[in-house]
Amino acid sequence: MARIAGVSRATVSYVLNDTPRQTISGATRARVLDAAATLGYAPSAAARTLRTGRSDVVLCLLPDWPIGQEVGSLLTHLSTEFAAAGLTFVVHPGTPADRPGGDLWKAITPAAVLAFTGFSDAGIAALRAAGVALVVALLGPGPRPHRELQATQERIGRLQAAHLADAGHLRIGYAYPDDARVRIFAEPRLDGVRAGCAERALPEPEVHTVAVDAEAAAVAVRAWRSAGVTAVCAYNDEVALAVLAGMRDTGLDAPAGLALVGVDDLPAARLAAPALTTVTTDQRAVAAHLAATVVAAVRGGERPVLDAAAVVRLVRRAST
Amino acid sequence: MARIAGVSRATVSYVLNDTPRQTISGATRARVLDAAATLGYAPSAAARTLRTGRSDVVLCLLPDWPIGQEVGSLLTHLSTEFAAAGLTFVVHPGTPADRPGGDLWKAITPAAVLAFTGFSDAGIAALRAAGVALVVALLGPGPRPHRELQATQERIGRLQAAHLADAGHLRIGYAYPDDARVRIFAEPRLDGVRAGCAERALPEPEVHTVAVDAEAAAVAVRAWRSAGVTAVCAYNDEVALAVLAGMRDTGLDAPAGLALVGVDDLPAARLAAPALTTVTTDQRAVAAHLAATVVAAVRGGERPVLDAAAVVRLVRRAST
DNA sequence: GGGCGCGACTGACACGTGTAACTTGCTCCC
DNA sequence: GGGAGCAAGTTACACGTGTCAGTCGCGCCC
Repeated sequence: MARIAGVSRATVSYVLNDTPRQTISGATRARVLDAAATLGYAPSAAARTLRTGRSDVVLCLLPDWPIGQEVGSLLTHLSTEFAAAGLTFVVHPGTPADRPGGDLWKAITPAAVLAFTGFSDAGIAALRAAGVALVVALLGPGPRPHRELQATQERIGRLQAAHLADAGHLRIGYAYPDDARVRIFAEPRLDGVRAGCAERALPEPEVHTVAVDAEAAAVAVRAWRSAGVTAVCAYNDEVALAVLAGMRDTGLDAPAGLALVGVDDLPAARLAAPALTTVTTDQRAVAAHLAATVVAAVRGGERPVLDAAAVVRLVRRAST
Repeated sequence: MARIAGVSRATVSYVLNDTPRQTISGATRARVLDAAATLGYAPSAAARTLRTGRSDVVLCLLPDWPIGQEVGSLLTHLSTEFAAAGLTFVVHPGTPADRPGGDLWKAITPAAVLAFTGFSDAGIAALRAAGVALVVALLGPGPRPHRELQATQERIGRLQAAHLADAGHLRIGYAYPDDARVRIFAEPRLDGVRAGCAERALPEPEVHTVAVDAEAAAVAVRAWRSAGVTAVCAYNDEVALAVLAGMRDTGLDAPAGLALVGVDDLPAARLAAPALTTVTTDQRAVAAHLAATVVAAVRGGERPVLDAAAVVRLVRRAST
């Protein structure tokens, strides 16, 4: 490559990296770029990583709970955003048990790690020490600066509660998910509902755990009804569909029997009878924010602030 | 590391890699392993990749269509399987447009690449040349050896058709998806339905494209009814739910109006009214097969054969 | 007793890159 | 005329690993 461009290897490196404080004549630069193009040359990431001690890979650790299409969409957008910034976005699914010594991070030496949860402060420090520029745990308890999505999830709950309060409901229920693995999502959402109720001087929401199952949901429905609840916020659309099925089994109809609002805007939400009111998140905007945060940390720069209210939106349908 | 174990660097390498044809005394081996453990030493993947020209990363390229939880589950299982084999499984979502020069492969130098589709034979050859041991395009036209999931998808369609034929239906419809991006899944499934019909000497299935939308589905439902169709295979559960919504709008009920069978066994399928009969795939078994295929190619060995019939299963519910 | 094989280990090189330090013309100013 | 300064490159080293070729004792056999 350096040979056929007729320059030294160092010059090639300077040209390809636009190294500052290095002066390269236009002619030489063109020759190098030409040669690279005709040879289809791409620098070896391995060598570069070895030399600099840091790769341009952004690693996203997926938790072990079932990922739906919202997360899928978020990942796709993240990939696009990072590609635009010259970073390689890569996802590692699977349980923590699969990576015994935590050697994955040492092995990949990523520039940044995004995880939904699961980092102790010690774990974060260890990653830092291993050369990772930024570690972001999106959710979970702990100091705010690194929990980028916590406020967004709370906002979702607030929006659900506010919508039902606006419709005149005075006693609100919450359908909490059965699966313990999604608690990190459920807790902030429920906190948001609580905050929304408090804001309107409504009593605390009546929380029941609802498995994705018609009979289990029917039990909760009867409990809500006898407690005077007239509207329910569901953890997500799946749980909402279960509540809907439970109401059907109980001979009730939405919104007359119970008003119902979900989260995620699944395709199935639109097709339900009645069509499900739901809260949707602008995954593209969230992805752009996360990417900007990472890029700022890796390249240096101001970290952006996410306007949680701007990325969540209510989709009104027949169930409320 | 080598210093504190009191041996040469080469010896460390031999111990840690269990290099064949190298004899290491038990005492030395123990000293090295001890030192590695107390130091928390993990070899640098970058250096290793640079030296060997091949990393232990298995890269999975996701297409740009929305990934549901079946794919999510497949990825999780793949991750576990590969971890057990000492390989690192990593997923790259996003459109091909995001990786302009195809430099991702050159940059990562993965041991193997799994993709759902999108490789021309020339592209595969290029990857081979770049040092990738195995390239698997899971679906799509082309020579069989590398289309590992094609037969499984066909089997799904066969199973749908066989189930409806067994129930006595003589005229079968097919609800084809609206989204052009999922055609690689839809085509083999439809081929399977065709084969299943032919096997039972039934006429060709009556194919209609159905958007995930109640009104669009209602049009298709009326068309099927007037053509004498009594049962419909849907591309997946989402399309099936749309058909169900279309039937509701038309005043029909399943299975009396039309029997209906979907694919994927979404949580929503169980909650629909009536509950949806569907075909589900054992993603764990598929993942194990794919992992075994890759491991065989990377380490050398016999490539396993997937019994397509064993991994798909019918879930009978009220809609048929 | 000398050569040979063998177990156990070490020395040295190569992989492809980033970058600090150095060289070489050339211009410009006192 | 000569040194300072700068543009335009080059040389050389380091990153951490895998592995080939050697080295060094030591027992064994003819």
